[in-house]
Amino acid sequence: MTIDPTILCGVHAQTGAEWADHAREVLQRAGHQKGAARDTLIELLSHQTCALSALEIEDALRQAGGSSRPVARASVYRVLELLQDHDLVNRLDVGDGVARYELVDPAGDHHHHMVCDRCGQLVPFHDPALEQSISLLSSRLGFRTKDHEVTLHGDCPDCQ
Amino acid sequence: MTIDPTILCGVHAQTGAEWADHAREVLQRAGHQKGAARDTLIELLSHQTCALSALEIEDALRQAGGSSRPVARASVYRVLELLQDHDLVNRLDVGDGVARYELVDPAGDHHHHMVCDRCGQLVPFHDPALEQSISLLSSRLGFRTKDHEVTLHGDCPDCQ
DNA sequence: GTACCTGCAAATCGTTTGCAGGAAA
DNA sequence: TTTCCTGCAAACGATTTGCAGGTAC
Repeated sequence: MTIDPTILCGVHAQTGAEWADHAREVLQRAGHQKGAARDTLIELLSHQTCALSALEIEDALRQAGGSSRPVARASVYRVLELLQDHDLVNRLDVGDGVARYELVDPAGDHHHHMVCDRCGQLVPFHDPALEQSISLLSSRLGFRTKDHEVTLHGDCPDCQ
Repeated sequence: MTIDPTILCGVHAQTGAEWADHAREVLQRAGHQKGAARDTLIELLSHQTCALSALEIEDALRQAGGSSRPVARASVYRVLELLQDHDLVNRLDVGDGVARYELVDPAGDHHHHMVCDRCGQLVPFHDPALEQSISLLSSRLGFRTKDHEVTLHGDCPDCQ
């Protein structure tokens, strides 16, 4: 079985930089001061192509050494919560008890995830047909649907 | 906006009883002894129409008083894990950091959930079109997809 | 100077594990 | 009597909170 390349998606370097600018602007407009932890986290997140847990973020900053100062664990969580409140990051839960965070595309694109239950690998994908099904579905429900999440569980090519 | 009744789904009393029988049989065939905690939990779960967390289950059994003996927290988790290993319950994660468990329909039907982000209400729904999209999608991926989960977030009719 | 941000440490919450006693086969 | 099941308490890991000092404005 081969992977259909049109289905995969990733964040481009350009998008990351745009996102960082957008994030800083949104926070400033909302009346927030600048802060070292906040800025360091935005910088780190903007370079990521896949979702990270709070602890992974903390480690990454601790290991980065000179390029960026470490940030206290509590601050990591606080900043992530703030970013989430402003729809700048998405919190996703793949069922292993760890919350992961990924940046929200300023252009509005969004995707879902396949999770390899053996190695934990996370693969984002995008599928217009699926989106349409969900959109149709939403219109039939009494809920006012704001958001949705689709997670596929299975074995990735490497683990099969 | 009204709710399309064909989309909603629930577990019937009959299904619950069938499930309990099925669960006990599966466990016995797998070589497990009988046990008080196990039996109490199967009984409780078979009467539930919606997903419960481990702690909710523990509380329910503690409050039930005479009809069923309380079960230690550790046992609740252990039994749930066992049931999950035998595909008798489904663990679902709606993003609030608490694992919930619901019984797997012996007939093979499965559904997904809408979550009200205000009151936490969980509403199951079933949609063939959505299932088909996911099925098509799976066939295009390098992953061997075993399972999938769709969660819609929004405001329920009561909270709008 | 005031209000907000951050780091540290301790608390909290859901979940897991070790162990000793008790029930099933 | 041997093996499995259960309860209790302690351990654990992720996340949150209280507080004191530091930083932005």
